[in-house]
Amino acid sequence: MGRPPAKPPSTARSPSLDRGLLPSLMGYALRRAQSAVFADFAATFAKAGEALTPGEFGLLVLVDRNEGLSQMALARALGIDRSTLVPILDRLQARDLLVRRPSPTDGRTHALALTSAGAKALARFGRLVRAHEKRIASGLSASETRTLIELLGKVRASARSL
Amino acid sequence: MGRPPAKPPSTARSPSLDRGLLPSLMGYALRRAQSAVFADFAATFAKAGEALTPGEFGLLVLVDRNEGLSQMALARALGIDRSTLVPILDRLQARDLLVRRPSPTDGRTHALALTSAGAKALARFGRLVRAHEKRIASGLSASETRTLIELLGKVRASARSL
DNA sequence: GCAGATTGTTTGGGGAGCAAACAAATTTGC
DNA sequence: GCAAATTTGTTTGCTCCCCAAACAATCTGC
Repeated sequence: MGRPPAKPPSTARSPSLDRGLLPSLMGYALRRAQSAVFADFAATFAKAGEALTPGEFGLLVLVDRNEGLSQMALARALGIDRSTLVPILDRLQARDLLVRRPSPTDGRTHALALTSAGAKALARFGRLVRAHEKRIASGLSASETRTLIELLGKVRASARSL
Repeated sequence: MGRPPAKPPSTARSPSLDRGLLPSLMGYALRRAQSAVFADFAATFAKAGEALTPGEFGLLVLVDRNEGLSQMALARALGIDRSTLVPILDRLQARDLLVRRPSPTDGRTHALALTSAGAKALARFGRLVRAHEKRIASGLSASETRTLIELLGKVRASARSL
C-alpha cells in the first residue's frame, strides 16, 4: 500500500533495491544463509573433484553410525518420505558407496551399510565438510558458532508445532 | 573407521539414533531449522486457506517495494536464474497477483507490478507471515532473535566466497 | 491361520534450479 | 548511421527434491 517515495528512484541501475520488511524476518535470513552455505558446500566438493550434497553426506553419516538401519528408520531420521529415499539410495548404491543387504531378522526391510569404498569415501568427505564448516564459520568466533547452532535448535523446536 | 560399539544396539525400535558429528555442524543445524521453518510457514498459510511459499512472499514484497522492476533485476535480487523466474511469474500472474507490463523505456524488459488484488493479498500475507515469525521465534528472547539474524548474515557473508 | 499393519517400490504430479539456444530490442564501436 | 555485440525474456531439456497413492511381500496380533 502507499509507501512514501522517500528514496530517490535510483539514478543508475539501482545497485541495491528496497527489501521492505524482509531483512527483519528470521525465515528470510535463514533461507538466504542456507542457500549460500549450500553453494559453498557444492563448491568445496567440486574443487576437490568430488560430488555430494549436504543431504547425501548426512545420509552416509547416519548409515555409517547405525549399521543395519532400515530405509524407514533412515527416512524418519532424515525427515523425508520413504518413497523419496528410494532414488537417493539407488544413486548412492550405483556409486558403490552403500549396499542394501537383506535383513536377517525381517524379510521386509533392508539392512543398509556402507561399502568399504563408501567408508573410505566418507572419510574424505568428512575432511571436506570440516574445511567447508571452517570457511562458513570464518566470520564468527567459536562462541558465536556455538550460539548460532543452539539458537537454530531452539527455532527448530518452536517451529515444529504444526 | 571402526567405532567401538559402545551403545547397546537398541533394544526396542531405537527412539533416537547415533547422528555422529552431524549435531556439531552448522550446515546441518541450518538445514534442519530451515526445513522446520518452511513447514511451519506452509502450515500457517494452509490453516488460513491461503497458499504461498516463502520464496513467493519474498518476490511479492520485492515487486511491491520496487515497482517497475525488470525480471532480470528481480532474478538477481532473488539469487536465481532468469529462466527459473519465468514459471514462477507465470503462476503468480495466473493468480492475478501480479502483471508483466511493457516497459515504457526499454522494449526488452517487463515492468513488474502487483495488481490491486495482489496488493490486497500481500497485506493478508504479511499478517500471516508476522504470525508465523512470532511462532518460530517463540522459544527465543527478542535479543536472541536479533542475534540469530545477525549471525546468519555473517555466515552468509563468509559462505559466498566461491 | 488369517486380518491388519509395516516395508520397499513404482507411478504420477508438482516445484526449484541450471544451461543452452533463440528472437527481439538495445547499446556499443566505429 | 549502421553493423556488431550485448541484454532480456522465453523455451526446451535436464537433474534433483518432495509427497501421495497404490501394490506385493512380509511380519504381527490374536
